[in-house]
Amino acid sequence: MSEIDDELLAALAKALGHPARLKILMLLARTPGCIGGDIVQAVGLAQPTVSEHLRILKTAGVIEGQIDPPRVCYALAPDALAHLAATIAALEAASANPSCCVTPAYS
Amino acid sequence: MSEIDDELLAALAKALGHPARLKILMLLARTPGCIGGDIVQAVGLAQPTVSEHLRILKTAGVIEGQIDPPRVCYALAPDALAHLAATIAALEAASANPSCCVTPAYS
DNA sequence: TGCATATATCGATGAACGTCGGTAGACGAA
DNA sequence: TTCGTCTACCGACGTTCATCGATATATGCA
Repeated sequence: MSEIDDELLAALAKALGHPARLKILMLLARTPGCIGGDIVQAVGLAQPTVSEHLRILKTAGVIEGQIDPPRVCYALAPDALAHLAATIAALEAASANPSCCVTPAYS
Repeated sequence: MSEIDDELLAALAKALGHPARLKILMLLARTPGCIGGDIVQAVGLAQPTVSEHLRILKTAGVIEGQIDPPRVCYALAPDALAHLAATIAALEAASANPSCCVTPAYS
C-alpha cells in the first residue's frame, strides 16, 4: 500500500504546497456563502493564475466546481483530504515515539 | 494568522509533496531502529539525490539528524507536523459541512 | 599513516512550475 | 440580437525543482 499511495498522497500534498492554493482552501472553508471570482480578489493574483490554481486543486480532487450560470461555485470536496490527514497524523504520532537513537536527553 | 502561516504551511506541505520524501518519512515512522544510508536503498534513488531530499526535510523541520560517528541517524522531529495536521483536519471538517451552493442532491 | 565507509557538497542538465497578457466560449440582461 | 460579465484555455517567459556523476569531508580501523 505504499507504492501507489506515495504517488497519490504526494500529489495531494503538492496541491497544498503553495500559499495561494492554501489561501484558496482556507477561504472556501471559512466562507459561509458561495464564491465565484471573489477568489481572484482574495488571493491578489491575476485571474488566469487563480484559474490555474483552481484547476490544479480540482485535478487533485480537493475541490469541486459547480456551474452556476454566469459563474462557477467552488467548494471543498468531502473526504478528499481524509487519507492525507490520516497519514500526517500517523507520522505525527510516530514522531512522538522516539524509537530510534534520539537521545531523550533534551537539555 | 493567515499571511505568514500560509507561507509556512505551504512550505511544510511542499516538503511532503514528493513521493521519495513521503517514503522517507514513512520509513522513519515505521522503522524501530535507527537508519543511516538504508534510506538510499529503500527509496531506490542515487545517494546524492536522497541526501538532497533529506536536506530539504531537515530544512523544513520535519526530520532531525543526529550524527553517530560514521553515519547519521535521522528521526522524525516532534511536533513539526502538528500545525499542518491541524490545518488539514480543519479543512476536512469544513468540507463535510456544505455551507455553499453544493446541492445535497447526490444522485 | 593509510584505507574503507558514509555523508555532504558542487556543477550540470532536463523537466516541471508559477505567472501573466491575450483571447475564446458560455450565459444572462437589455 | 447585442452587450457585458465571468471563466477557461493558449502561448510565452523566467524560475525553481529533481536527478545524477564526480568529488570533498569526516571518522573508525588496521
